[in-house]
Amino acid sequence: MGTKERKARERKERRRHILETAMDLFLKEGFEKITMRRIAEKIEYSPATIYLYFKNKDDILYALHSEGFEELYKRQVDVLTIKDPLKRLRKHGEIYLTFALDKPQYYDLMFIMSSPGKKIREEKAWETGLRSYQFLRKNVEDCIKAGVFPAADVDAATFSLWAHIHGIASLIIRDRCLMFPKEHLDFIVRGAMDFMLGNLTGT
Amino acid sequence: MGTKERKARERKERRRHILETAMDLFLKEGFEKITMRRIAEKIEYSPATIYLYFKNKDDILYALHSEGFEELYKRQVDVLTIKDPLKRLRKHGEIYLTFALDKPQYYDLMFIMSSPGKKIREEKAWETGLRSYQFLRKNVEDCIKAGVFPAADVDAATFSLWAHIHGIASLIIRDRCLMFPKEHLDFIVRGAMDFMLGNLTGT
Amino acid sequence: MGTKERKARERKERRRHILETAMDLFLKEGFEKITMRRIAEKIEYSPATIYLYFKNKDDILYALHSEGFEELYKRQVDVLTIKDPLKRLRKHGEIYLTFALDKPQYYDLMFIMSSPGKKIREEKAWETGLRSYQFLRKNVEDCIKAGVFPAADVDAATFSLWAHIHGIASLIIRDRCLMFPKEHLDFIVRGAMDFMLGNLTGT
Amino acid sequence: MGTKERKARERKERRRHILETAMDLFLKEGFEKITMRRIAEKIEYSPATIYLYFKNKDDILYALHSEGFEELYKRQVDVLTIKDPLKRLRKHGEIYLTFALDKPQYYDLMFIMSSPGKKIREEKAWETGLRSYQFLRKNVEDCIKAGVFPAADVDAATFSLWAHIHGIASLIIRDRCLMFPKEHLDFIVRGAMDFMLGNLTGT
DNA sequence: AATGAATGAGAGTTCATTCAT
DNA sequence: AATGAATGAACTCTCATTCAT
Repeated sequence: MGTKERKARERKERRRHILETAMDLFLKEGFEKITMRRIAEKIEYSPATIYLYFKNKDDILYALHSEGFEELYKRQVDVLTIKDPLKRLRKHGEIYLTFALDKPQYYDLMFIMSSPGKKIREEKAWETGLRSYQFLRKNVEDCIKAGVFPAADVDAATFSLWAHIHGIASLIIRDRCLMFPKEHLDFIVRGAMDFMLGNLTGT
Repeated sequence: MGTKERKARERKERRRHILETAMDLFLKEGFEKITMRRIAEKIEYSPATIYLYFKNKDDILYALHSEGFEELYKRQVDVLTIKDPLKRLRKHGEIYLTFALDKPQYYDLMFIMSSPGKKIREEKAWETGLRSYQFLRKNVEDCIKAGVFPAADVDAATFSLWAHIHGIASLIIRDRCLMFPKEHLDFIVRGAMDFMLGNLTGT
Repeated sequence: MGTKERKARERKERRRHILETAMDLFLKEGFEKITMRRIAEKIEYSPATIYLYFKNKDDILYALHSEGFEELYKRQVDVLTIKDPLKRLRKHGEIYLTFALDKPQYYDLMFIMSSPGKKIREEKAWETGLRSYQFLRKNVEDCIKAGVFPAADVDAATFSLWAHIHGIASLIIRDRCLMFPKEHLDFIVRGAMDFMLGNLTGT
Repeated sequence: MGTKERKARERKERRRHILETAMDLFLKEGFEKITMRRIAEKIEYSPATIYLYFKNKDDILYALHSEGFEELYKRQVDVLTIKDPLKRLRKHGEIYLTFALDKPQYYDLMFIMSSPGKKIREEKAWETGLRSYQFLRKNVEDCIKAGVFPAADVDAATFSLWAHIHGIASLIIRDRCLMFPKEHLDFIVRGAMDFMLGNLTGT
């Protein structure tokens, strides 16, 4: 009769609602402000209710964490439409940075925050992360094979490129670029990306 | 009569003592272990006493923050013995990374942590930071002048180099490189630094 | 039509099922692990369902309490096969102690625990208990009549014997004998029982 | 000037106050009602304040526990004025039972309650208990040496006597004697003690 | 007959901070 | 100059229970 389905759907919606509220809190007030009480208040539930949808706080964090990696990977994959490996790599970087600046809370949780919660630390937390890494690595490999980079250890190169963009993203997200006026920052960031790839290709 | 001076001096000494204790705690046990009570215990004062020397916790954090930048700058300056700008830049990178991995808590506080305490956020917090940035920028400028870099916007280049190393440091400090075995990581990091700079020399 | 009867029977069966699950939990994990939620989980019902069969938690505890007395009495009755009153009394003691150490949770609930739940406190809770007491009392009476004990008030004697064994059982169950190594304890317990009866009979 | 001493004394008084409040709560409302919050309320302090006097809840329990044993031992020692070992033993029993019924909460904590709090479980918790046990054991030994008991293992005899009185005390304290009217109970208890010891003298 | 959803009350504990002395 | 005493506000989490469906 569909009432089962409806209930299940509603349940999922509430779960989402909690998750979104948590993320919102996180975004607006910072990590240490995500508390079960606060989430409950915002959502106008009692704290106990949240435990009907998540085992504990860790669980919420873990869910957000996973969502982030899912979203990032989904965006990464789009890059495959580009055949030329170097252009693909450039696009790759843009997509990564866009994600980071678009969803800074997610990015923070995924790549900056001192892994909050055991679950993220212990479980297959980076299986998802690795998938993204491998995907980038493959792109770098293609570049090397195509001879657009000087021969280099694939992992070193991949790490270097990742670190570069991560550096940019995390300096911005964690407010270490406030000395640059907004528009100048955009220019600098773009320039930095060109600088990196330009050097590599010798252009 | 000098008693005024003596008193002032003693006061400073006690302030230092508190700060050093806080730092020690910070370095040995991490950021979230710095609590007023804990500092007080270690120093064998009462918690209330600390407030005679520091307005609040923020104030202590801010002092630590400044110390960090002092230390970093002191290390950076050593680089000046090297005349060749590119070699100097390379050394610069090494020194920066060494500092970061040597004193990860400081580095964390200075460059990663969500600026803890209003004071750091609001005040002339980055004047000290800027000094370090300018120092690096000068080095980059020298390189460009010497023609070892392709012409590039100085700020973009500086930022790029900084971001690259910061990316490496922060990924390591915040445990996002656990998938690489320790020795492999060392190799990769070195590789990444060569990857970035190596190409600049055309070698 | 019998459907009424069938329904009633099914209801009883479900009640039993709940009770058995609660008992199981109780026996395997101890008193404080009996929570409505946990019972519900094990039985694969919802917590709310349990309230269709039991008014509240008290009610369940009370039922367990009664079961315990049922079981104890059943064991006591076995003693009747022994004709000699003193030997019967000795056996009685053994049976009681065996029950206590065999099913410590039951024993605890029945004789040690601060009567959990009003119902046990208020209702005819000890009617069942009294039956066991009377049964022992009868045995003691037979001993006195047979002259194997010095004449004594029957109730005082019964209470004395009961208290003696209860003391042994409860000291063990509540971990007040940990200073004796396991084997030594066995020896001491046996010795204590002999000491009691030996004194009485002057042997 | 004595202000130090005054402060120290006041501190001790407050500690005592907390302890007494806890015990009172325990006495009047049962063990599970001793909560930090409730103690705080009753004493008109904030919960946090209690932590200035006790490390945690365990600590309070442990303090009460120790006090109980101190008090019991103090009472036991009084028995030494009696030279005749059997009479001394009899007195010993009376003193023990009086303590138990006089301070049922303490007795409960010491000998009945499922050892609450790790500290009691782990630490030298029964060193104090053992002292009392040894003291009784010595009395029993004297009796055996004096030939007033049939030869028996000292530990078995000691345990038997202890268990007997503990049985009486704990059945009363935990409300398992409600079926006897108050006065009758007194009579029975006295009778039970005579029953146990009376026979030893052969009278 | 069964349950999904929700909750109020409460647990122990820790923190930065204040203030009278 | 120093501190003993105190606290309000948080924190995460669990429980027995109710009620509309």
